[in-house]
Amino acid sequence: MNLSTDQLNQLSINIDHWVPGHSVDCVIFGFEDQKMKVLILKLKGINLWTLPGGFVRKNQNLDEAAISILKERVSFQDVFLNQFHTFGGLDRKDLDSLHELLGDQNKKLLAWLGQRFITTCYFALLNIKSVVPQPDPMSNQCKWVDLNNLPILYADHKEIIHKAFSHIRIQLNYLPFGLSLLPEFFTMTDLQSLYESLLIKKLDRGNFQKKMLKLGIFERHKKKITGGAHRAPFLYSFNLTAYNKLLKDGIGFM
Amino acid sequence: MNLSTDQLNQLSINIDHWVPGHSVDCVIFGFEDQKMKVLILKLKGINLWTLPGGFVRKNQNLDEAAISILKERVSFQDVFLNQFHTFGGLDRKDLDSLHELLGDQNKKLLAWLGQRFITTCYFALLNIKSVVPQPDPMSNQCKWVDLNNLPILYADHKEIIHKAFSHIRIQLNYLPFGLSLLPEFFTMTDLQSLYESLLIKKLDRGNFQKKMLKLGIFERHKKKITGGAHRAPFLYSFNLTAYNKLLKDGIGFM
DNA sequence: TGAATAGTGTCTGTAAGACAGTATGCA
DNA sequence: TGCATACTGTCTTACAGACACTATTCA
Repeated sequence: MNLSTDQLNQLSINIDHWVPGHSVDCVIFGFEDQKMKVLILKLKGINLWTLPGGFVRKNQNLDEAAISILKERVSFQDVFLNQFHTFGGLDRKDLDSLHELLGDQNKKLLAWLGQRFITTCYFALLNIKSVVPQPDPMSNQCKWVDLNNLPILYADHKEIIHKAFSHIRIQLNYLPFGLSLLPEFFTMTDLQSLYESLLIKKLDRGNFQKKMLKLGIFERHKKKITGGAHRAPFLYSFNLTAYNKLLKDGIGFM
Repeated sequence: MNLSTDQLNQLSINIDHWVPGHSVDCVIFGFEDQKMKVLILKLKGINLWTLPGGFVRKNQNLDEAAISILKERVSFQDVFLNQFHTFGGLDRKDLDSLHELLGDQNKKLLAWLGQRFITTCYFALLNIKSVVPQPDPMSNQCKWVDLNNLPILYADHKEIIHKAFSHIRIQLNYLPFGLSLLPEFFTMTDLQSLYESLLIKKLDRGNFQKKMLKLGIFERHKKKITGGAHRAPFLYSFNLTAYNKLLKDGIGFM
């Protein structure tokens, strides 16, 4: 048993306030070092990672449950959040890990957490630099990992992440991912890297810049002070009004 | 009470095999008379319509539950089926209608059906001509209605239908809706009407035909024998191999 | 023959993609 | 000065959209 007695008691009290059999998981995406990242938690004392997740209070709807999770892990600020899929397979649990985590004493809790769970999943897009992730009571680490280099994850959580990413790719033209994933000021090269990560292909630098600027959704600022031995790029930010207006009908990209 | 005693008894037995608090609803789309249609059921003795839906057996995953519903209502054949959203609001029930439908005698059944339900929704695309819809035990009619002319629907079912339609529109380029919604042989005008219904805008006839044919996913057959006082159009069918290959990366339409 | 719809072609403006040339910051 | 990256422009090809012309079918 890897949780403290206090933590176990707290959980036992809470389960009476939760809807049984239904959970919510969040795939929180960020963008750093030119790569897409996902936020995951490491279960206490077990070499197994999970998605940030939680349960649904009896007086709470699903969106509110997802928002709670975001609040607790990254103190929810400027986060784009969307439901994308509900997983309801019969095999989506790992009783051995639950035993290791909770011990064998608390039968009620074990039974509750070990029941069949249907989980509704959300994806979130946020700027890594603006948050400090916090582990939950069952975990002792909470960190960003490269989407293409995931560790071993609990039950079907890896599948959930991949499904989330494919949803993002299909909805690309309707999502404010530039705004959500990049810092306020960014270079065209930053934006191009982001597009390349999502589209999984290289784009022509010149044509990318031309096309983007023609959209009329950017504001150009002073040049970046670089440390690199090369010309300093301009910094840009989004013109929110123009951006949102364009997104409504979908931005036709690439 | 509008259900027979037999039907009530049958329901009471079944609820022990179902996952409590979770249902599955299907928005089944068809295309007829140049319009998008949705299949709905009329509750017995109440002037209220519902989506085809059902519950999840304890030994069944969500996809299987959706397939069961399709099997029972339209004997599932060549149906394209996709999960699109899970609705979990606190206000998604209508106790008055349940009382009217079930009577006040069977407390256990009333309590079960009146509990908070989270419902996972699927949309289906099928060719209206190839199915004969069947009502379920709680309904006495099952018919296609115009998407833009819906009657009064149970709880949030109207919202569910609109959400389904907006999902289809966003995923347009990745869905085999031409194949699923049209009969095997169709004219370019049929296909154009379908696109216009989904895009909610008129398209130029000449340009549409040019673009479609260039995709190389059609096979042209003999001319249609029309009754109309005009030139007879060609009939087309999809070349499945080419169509599926194109769909994988998304068909860039309009 | 005329009305209605089908099939195909033409023209123009714009966008995409390949790629070249110039600019700038720093070692 | 040379290197690395940024910025901008040119050229070609392809496609979208507007629209016109011809072809059928049947009343």
